Amino acid sequence: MGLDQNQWSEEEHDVVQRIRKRVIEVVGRNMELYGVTLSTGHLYGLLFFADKPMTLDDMGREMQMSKTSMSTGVRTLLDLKMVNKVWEKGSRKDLYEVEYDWYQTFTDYFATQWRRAVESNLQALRRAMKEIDRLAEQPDTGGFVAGVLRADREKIRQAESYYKWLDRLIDAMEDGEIFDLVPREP
Amino acid sequence: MGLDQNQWSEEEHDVVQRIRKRVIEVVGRNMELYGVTLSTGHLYGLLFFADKPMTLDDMGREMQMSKTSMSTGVRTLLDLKMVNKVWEKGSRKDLYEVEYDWYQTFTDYFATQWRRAVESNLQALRRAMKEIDRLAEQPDTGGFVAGVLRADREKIRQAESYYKWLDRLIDAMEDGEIFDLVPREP
DNA sequence: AAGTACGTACAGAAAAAACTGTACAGAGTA
DNA sequence: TACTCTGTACAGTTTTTTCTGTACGTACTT
Repeated sequence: MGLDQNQWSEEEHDVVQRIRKRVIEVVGRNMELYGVTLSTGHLYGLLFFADKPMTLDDMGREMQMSKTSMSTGVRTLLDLKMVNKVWEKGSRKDLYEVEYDWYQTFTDYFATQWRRAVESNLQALRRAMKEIDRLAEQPDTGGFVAGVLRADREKIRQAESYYKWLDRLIDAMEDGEIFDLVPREP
Repeated sequence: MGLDQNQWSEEEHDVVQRIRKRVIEVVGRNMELYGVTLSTGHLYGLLFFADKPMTLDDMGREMQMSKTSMSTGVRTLLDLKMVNKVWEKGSRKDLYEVEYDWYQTFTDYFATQWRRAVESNLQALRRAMKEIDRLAEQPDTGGFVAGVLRADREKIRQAESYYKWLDRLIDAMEDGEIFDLVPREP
């Protein structure tokens, strides 16, 4: 893992790698919950255990994959704020390391991904609500249609209520209030 | 939408469908956050606005897709507890409707999917921790390796701490305590 | 300014996933 | 028991996604 100096034997290296590998495997697999590829998950795991920030070439070598793939993988992880670009004088290459604060990672994920979804959904629901109201107010709307509209309206109202709640939950994640509600230490 | 009686005109039907369609579109798209396909998301949206529980054939007709796809789609949604099987005497076909309580849907999702991930990760981390400890205790472990092990150990410790917190957050979701912390009504 | 090294855009290949049609097991009906 | 109908397993096809190699723009070095 970038430690080619003979500071530890091949055997020692292998043993440590084996231990790491199993964790990487599991963590990588479960990262599909964050909507990332299995291989991007692996990349994350690799970076997690890296002894120091890695370059794209390092990653490519370790993962036995093309640098192009590393580039896109890293970008995905950067977007999710799971990985940070690191500056180090002397190296012209870009260096990356994982964000080790997983609390932060988790809350950031919500703040970005879920917020986006909530907002677009809320917008769609509100728009629909308006249209329904406009339709319902038209004098030539039959009684049956009125019933259908009432039903749709109620469904949308409930959904809106839920999204507003979710929005507040995301607020709590974003500003860290969640850690008052559910403390880091029990 | 299963309303082939002439209780409303073609035109009325179309107008309502257009409004619904836009919501379905958006909701379906954002359901990728739950790890479901776009088309499964659409299916969910369809069921959301359905005036009554639907059969697989109904869905296939509306979605213009094979019954097989509906079957797998519904099963996915059932697994996520986003859809419920409904019993209705007289009909030999299975009937499905969405779970309209979206608060429930959200918390259930966490309770099942995220819990699974947390548990498998915690297990892997603990196993790794044990192996590291065993290795570190061996007398022939060099100083350099000891340092590497110490670093890995610390990383794992932090990760464990995070997962334990997440586990408690999931607890709060599961038993509804989250609604005390972040109330449904502000 | 010329040369070198880095990251990524892009097009094509490989792999994975979604979707379909057929076939069939099992439950309900007569 | 024989018959009908429903949901799904499975194999094959289509579509989508992932991955790779090449080519190139940019930035740094000399």
